[in-house]
Amino acid sequence: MTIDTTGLTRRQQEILAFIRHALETEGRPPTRAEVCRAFGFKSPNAAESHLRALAAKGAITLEEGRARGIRLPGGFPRRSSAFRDEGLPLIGHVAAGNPILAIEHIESHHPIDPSLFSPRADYLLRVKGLSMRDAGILDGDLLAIHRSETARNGQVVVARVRDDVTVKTFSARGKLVSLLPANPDFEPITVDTEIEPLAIEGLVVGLIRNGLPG
Amino acid sequence: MTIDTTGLTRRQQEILAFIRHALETEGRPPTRAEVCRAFGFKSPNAAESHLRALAAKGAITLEEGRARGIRLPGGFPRRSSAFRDEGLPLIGHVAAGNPILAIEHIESHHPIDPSLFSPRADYLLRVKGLSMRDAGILDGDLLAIHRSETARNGQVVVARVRDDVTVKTFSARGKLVSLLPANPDFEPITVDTEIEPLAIEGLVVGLIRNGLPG
DNA sequence: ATCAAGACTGTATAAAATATCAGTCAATCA
DNA sequence: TGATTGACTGATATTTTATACAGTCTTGAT
Repeated sequence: MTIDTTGLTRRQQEILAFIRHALETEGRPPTRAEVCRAFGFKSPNAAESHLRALAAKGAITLEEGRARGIRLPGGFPRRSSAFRDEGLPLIGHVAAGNPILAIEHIESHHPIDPSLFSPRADYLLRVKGLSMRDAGILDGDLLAIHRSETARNGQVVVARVRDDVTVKTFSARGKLVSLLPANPDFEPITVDTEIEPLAIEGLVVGLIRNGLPG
Repeated sequence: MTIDTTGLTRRQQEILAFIRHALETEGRPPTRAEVCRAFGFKSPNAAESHLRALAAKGAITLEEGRARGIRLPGGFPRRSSAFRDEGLPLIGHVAAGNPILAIEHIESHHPIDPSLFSPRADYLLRVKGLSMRDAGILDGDLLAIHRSETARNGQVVVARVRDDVTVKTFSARGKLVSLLPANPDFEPITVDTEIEPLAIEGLVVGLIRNGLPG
């Protein structure tokens, strides 16, 4: 059982992956015929209808009447010689109870040198929400995370509590742990570790933001 | 025999630049017709012969009989040669009047893929001060900058004004340009471009922070 | 002065690619 | 149980694209 973050069917995900692959290896989107060859379809309409479905779901954009008129809305994958096959995994949605680095959570890889951060980053997490706004952590930012099961007061941590994964400032007083937001609009989460489990997944060791407003 | 990239004519360089531009902005190579439209050619053969010339000189590869069958041998367009394979230069203190990318300003190189950002980053600047705090830009952050001499309202820019280089939100009303901080403790800088010069050095296209507090 | 290369116009056409119509088959959903 | 959706086959019309052929005009080198 795989996690469906996109609303795409399995086949549609395969087609989308093929489009990405074509962009990366050929430097241009595939034609309908090329999709057919790759999947063994005997009719170009098979490819056509898959593309229409993907476009209807917003996964791609189709330009009418143009050869290879397929676009990936979120920008297209680029080849990058020096950093290829290295870099950090970007973790997408994390299902309750699952280990954070499970393969099905890996959304993509980003060409970032793990040793750019100190201590070394192990993976990236995409920030949702503004609960750490005043710490300069905004919605959509990528956080570089160093795996660690322990934290000291004042460190910004990735914590798993009540079947939720959250990023907050860590603050422990005895058995009582508080996860503090950096935004007055949000409430701290307080956990009595004698009663409820609290797991530290890692420490925030850096931040990457791309595409500032404008 | 080696490829002589400098052996391209002015026109051929323009065509090549257009191909790169198309790849970056459209995600695919142009057709002959698109080249014609871009340059105002009235015959598709004008584009065809330019492409042949570029292919003969090794600047591109042509795939026979395929729509948009233009490839750049070095893969996807990358930055110009100066900093290739060395990551992005981090610009330190910028002396008044000196071009920002002068070699003496380069503090170090960071192993970051320029295409991580969109548009591509050309260099990094270290943030001093908190004047953009509410935009999530904190003291010590590295900003990824895309070189540009123009900006639109609302974009965060690197601007040179009154012998100072500063990062602010750009806002123009006619000849009057305001550089707005994102922090109520700081005052906007307003410049009448008829009287005082104002130069845009680049656009902020990303941010890197390492070593969060803790 | 002639020659070659570069930068085009203009016309034509085959091949590539898009787009549409008409179906089949299986699984899921109301 | 009928309707809808997804995943296709098969055929074909139409548009886009590549590419060939025949020229003009200019510039710089021999």
